[in-house]
Amino acid sequence: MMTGTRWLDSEQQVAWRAYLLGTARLMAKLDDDLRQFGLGINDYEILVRLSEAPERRLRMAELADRLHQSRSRLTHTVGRLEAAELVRRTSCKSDKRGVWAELTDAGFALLEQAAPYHVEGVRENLVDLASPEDFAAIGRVFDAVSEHIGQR
Amino acid sequence: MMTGTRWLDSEQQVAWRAYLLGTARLMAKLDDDLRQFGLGINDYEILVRLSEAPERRLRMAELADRLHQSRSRLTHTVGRLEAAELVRRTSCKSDKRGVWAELTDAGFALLEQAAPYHVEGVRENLVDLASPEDFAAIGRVFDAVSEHIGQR
DNA sequence: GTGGTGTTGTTAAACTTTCAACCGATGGCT
DNA sequence: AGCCATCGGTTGAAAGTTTAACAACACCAC
Repeated sequence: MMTGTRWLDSEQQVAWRAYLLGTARLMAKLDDDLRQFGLGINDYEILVRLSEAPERRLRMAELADRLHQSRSRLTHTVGRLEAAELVRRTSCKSDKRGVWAELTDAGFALLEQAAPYHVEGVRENLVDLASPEDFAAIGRVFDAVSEHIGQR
Repeated sequence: MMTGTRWLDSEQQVAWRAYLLGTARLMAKLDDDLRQFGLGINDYEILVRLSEAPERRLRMAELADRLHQSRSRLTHTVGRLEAAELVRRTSCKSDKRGVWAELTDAGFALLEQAAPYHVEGVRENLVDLASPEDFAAIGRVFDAVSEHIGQR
């Protein structure tokens, strides 16, 4: 680490920065677009994960892991979503420490409204800007990144 | 928008989520690695931009734009960096509204310490995990994203 | 069963970011 | 000159996130 740092060459440098800036702009844009539904991209992802789960519910820890968030952050966020009646919390019978976060009907309905709009945004601002090969490359690389870094 | 949403096909879906999760993990990791220097990745990027600028200084607005941050956020962050004596603020002679953010010697020294470590992290957790072609693809795509979304 | 150890989820407090209002400086425009 | 829309930056409060500590429970060994 000390001797002979392998700096990025200038192409890599440029690509790295493009990624940083592009990601920042993309997330800001998607967030912005969702705000008309009273959601942030983070809230949205939570609702999506719940909507896909059996019985539309997940344990808090499981949800936190899938989103790579701290349990604490999730507790706060779900608290807000619960106040907005988009999510309901119920305690888990089989493990009394556990808590289910469950999508309400209102939550599902809102998601149905927001999803087409959001997906269109993802297409317009990312997917459709990339060739299929390039987009596949992104999938490959970030899969490897996740794999490499591992859980938490 | 209303009729016939063009949903992502399942490959695209997988790639999109890999990107979301991978990015979350990558940023968390890089952030973590920098914490030993008392910096977050955001602070680090600020110091880098300043270090590259002529006379190691930039106007606040210019810096904010390059990092895609709000001016307000930058004001707060630079305030903290200034308290840590890594950055100095001086008012701009030619435009009295303006403020220069300037890297101090201590800031530069800290950056020199942190940079090799950080770059190694970027390599290990991203660059070296991708083939050169795939990494170039990332650059291309996010360039297009930035371009498409445009400034702020 | 008892005791130790780890897990789940929440909480309070500290910290960071966002939001909206603001102020002085600037640059037209008439 | 005077007006005024805009720019550059800051401010303080509100909103959101992190950190560390904690209570309740689960699990395993004994």
